[in-house]
Amino acid sequence: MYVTPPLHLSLAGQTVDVLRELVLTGEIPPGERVNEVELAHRLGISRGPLREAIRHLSSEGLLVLVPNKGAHVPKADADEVQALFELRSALECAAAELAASRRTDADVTRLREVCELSRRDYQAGMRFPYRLDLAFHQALLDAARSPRIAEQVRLVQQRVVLLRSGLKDDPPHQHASLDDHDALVVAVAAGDSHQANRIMRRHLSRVRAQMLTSLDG
Amino acid sequence: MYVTPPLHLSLAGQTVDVLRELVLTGEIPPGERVNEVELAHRLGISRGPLREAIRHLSSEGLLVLVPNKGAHVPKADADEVQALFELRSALECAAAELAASRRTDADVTRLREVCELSRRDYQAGMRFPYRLDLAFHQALLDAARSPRIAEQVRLVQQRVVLLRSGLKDDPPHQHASLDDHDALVVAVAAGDSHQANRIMRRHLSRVRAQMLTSLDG
DNA sequence: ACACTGCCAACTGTCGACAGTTAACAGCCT
DNA sequence: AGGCTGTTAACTGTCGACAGTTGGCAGTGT
Repeated sequence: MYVTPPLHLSLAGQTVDVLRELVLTGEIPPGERVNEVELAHRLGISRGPLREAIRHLSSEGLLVLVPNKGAHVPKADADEVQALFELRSALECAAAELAASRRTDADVTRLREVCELSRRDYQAGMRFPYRLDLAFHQALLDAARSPRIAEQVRLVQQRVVLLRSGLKDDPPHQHASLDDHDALVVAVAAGDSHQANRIMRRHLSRVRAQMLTSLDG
Repeated sequence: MYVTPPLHLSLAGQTVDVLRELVLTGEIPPGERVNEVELAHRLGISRGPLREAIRHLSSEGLLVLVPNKGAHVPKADADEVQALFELRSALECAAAELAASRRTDADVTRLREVCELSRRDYQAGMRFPYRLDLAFHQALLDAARSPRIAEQVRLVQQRVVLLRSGLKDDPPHQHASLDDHDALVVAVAAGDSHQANRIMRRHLSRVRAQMLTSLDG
């Protein structure tokens, strides 16, 4: 008899999730400082677990610690976008390559499925295809079967979501992204790792450029 | 008038460094559990800062946290070596590529310098060229000018050092590595990013293979 | 002899309180 | 008035103590 063991039994663990959501949803906006006593009181916990959660999120890059001055949410910045996308490109291009050489039929089926859903949502005029975009990259990571790379990609994507939180969408850009995804599936299905790498690089370069322009505006 | 500000004023910050050294030098060997009260007492601090340090190192992958059972140093494992080197390769190949396209004359000079020192030490029969191996990869990272990638590479290299701590050296492998480094410098100096990427990939593949064989023995 | 049950010690998780630091304000001197 | 200085309030950093959980051991019953 199995009872699903709670993923986080500890208060600190739960607080990490709660605080992460507060940051990613913009409830604590970029630039804002985090007051430990106030937030701990608001969450109904003591400062200990909250501090651990804050430290954890700062190691994920969602918060910045300043000695004796606490934590704050980092602000978007062109240099940061550039540096972050260099990292993301390094990781996801490698993942695309591995996915092409390790994918199973089930992986390809899953990728096609996500692509189709994305396109349907896009044509139906959906405003937030982010979920499906993340789902696509997630499916690709699953196919790559490289746990440490997957772990890092998740962290980077989180930071991209944070940077993106203040920015607006760009429909033509979304259209191009859908095409990129389709092309990636073709390359992965064919087992062409070199091509998968190249397409991912182009895709991320496009996404980065779009982010940089909407950052200026 | 400037007084050098201490890099870590906080106890927790200092403890991170102390504990990291305890782990990397093998003073706390792989598999061993960390007792919070005992270690806190031994370091002359309370459990609070120590816990923060433990959490920090676990986010770097040097410790593993188990709920209600504390932290322990992870053990080497073939699957882990494989996964870690897939990550390392993704990062360092990208770094090599960026270095080739961004290097300055000063970068090339520095790389040649490190290579020469390494070869001299090797021919003199030095037993631990690790420092210089790390110095080479560091010099390459400097040339790449990608802060987020550099950050991640440092973390990965740390974990490699940990895995390596129980393993023995292999002189012929070291010789091959020196050749790889030289070849990398040539590619970087020529600005041939594609070639730099390929050589780094081959280099890391060789290092990985060597680690896997000395892991079996 | 074996399995089950209930205790017990050791440890981690959490809390509230104290100490130290920082930044802003008021007051004083020039 | 302007700038320096002492004071103070708000916050983070640290500590010791309590609560909850886990794993092992002894004891009991079959």
